[in-house]
Amino acid sequence: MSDNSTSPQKHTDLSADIAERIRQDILNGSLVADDRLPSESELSEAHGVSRATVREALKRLAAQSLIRTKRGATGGAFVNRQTFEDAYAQMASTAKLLITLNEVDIATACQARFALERGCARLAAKNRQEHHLDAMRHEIDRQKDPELSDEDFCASDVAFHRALVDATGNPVLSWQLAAAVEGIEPLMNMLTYRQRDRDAVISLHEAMVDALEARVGSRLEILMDYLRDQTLRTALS
Amino acid sequence: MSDNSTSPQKHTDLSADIAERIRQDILNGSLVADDRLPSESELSEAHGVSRATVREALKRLAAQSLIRTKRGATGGAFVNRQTFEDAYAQMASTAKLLITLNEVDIATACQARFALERGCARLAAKNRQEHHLDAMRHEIDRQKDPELSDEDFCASDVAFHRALVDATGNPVLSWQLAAAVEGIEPLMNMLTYRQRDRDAVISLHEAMVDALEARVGSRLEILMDYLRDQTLRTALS
DNA sequence: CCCTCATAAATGTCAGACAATTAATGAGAA
DNA sequence: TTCTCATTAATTGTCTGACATTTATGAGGG
Repeated sequence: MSDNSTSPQKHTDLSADIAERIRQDILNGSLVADDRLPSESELSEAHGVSRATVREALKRLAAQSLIRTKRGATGGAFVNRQTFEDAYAQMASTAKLLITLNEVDIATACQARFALERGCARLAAKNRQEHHLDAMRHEIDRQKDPELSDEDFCASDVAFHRALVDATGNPVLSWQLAAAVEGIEPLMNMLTYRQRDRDAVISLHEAMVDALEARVGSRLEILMDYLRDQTLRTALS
Repeated sequence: MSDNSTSPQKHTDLSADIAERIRQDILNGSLVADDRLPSESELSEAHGVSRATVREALKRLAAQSLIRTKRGATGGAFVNRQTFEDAYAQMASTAKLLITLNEVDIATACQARFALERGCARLAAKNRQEHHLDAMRHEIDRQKDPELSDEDFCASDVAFHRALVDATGNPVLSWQLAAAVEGIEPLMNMLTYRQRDRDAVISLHEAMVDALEARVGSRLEILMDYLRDQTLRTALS
């Protein structure tokens, strides 16, 4: 598995090559979480490149948070356990970057966000627990503060919806959706809510919590549609 | 040169530091797509570090496909235009990694996939075009081939659902969902479909295309629920 | 037993060199 | 003039060797 010349093309970017090899070892299970990679010197010898090149490869992996490094006697590069939190952060960052760099318009972003969230409605209604309701009601209370800045209002909105998604009890859903919502946040932050808009959002939020408490997923879906339309109206005004 | 030690903490990891600085320049708009960064030598002088360190920083950014490099006289590092394809690939990779490394069970993954997809149903019904239907019918034809391996059947299934999501006409939805579906593919690949299971899936697919053609989103949602249950039965058998 | 210090192993950083690639330049021939 | 082609300069890619820094471990003395 080591020196098979699987390189189809000529030598372009050795460090990328080596990073990819190690990456595959992690993906296919040869290296599992918290395993220690060989030292940089050993890797350089094993792959027949200089230590500088190995280091560049390792930095690539570190940038994807596939590995972490520790200095000192028992140091080295270790395979990271990919946590849901990590994946969430990484996805949110990608989403944010993509949306800011490509000038996605707010209507498209909104539509995507609410469409995804809508898919969670029934599952959330089925699996929600008390503490999810508590978290959402807490955010609603914050939103009622008229002194709240638009930005903080938006942040509270994100927290509200994150709690809703968490209520599905499905971690994959949680991180996928939470990342999407957070990625869209910069766009939402550009909105200016009039008090009337806020009141509309808040009363919808309250109705949503009630629907969730009563475990009526279909009603939750309808409320989400209202909320989407309300948000779009605010965005386009 | 400008090594005024105004840094609050000890710099552990200069290359990460510099990568972050450049990253911010890209995020806040000081550097826009296709801008050329200063040469490695200039960067090393500007930040008061060696060229090796600068290179490690650049590799980190390259690993996130924030920059690309070109050799030669007019070469250098250039800010990447973040395309939807890039983001999609990155997300799919993250999703795949997360799911394989954390041993997400197939039921959870399935549930997440269908929940997300369900959210697209109505939008897809509204915005679908003829070529989406064509693509989906083409995949259905493939799925009817009894010689098809389980793996190819699964790949065709992914293509079918990707076409469905594309039918929403919303690029953000497309890449979010396509990445999720592809991330879950390794798990789905472990399923073995009996012919009876395939027949059930195929007839559901046909009904879904019909519902999409007729633009009846609510029916599409119901069919998706059936498909989810069918898939879960296959998975647990 | 505890404290201190030397040692070793590993990553982090640096400086300088050379190789490879590529666009621009300029000289020479038609 | 215009085309061709070798030269040149700029830039990334790689290698080598060295030193700095961090950290666990163990030996020695109190």
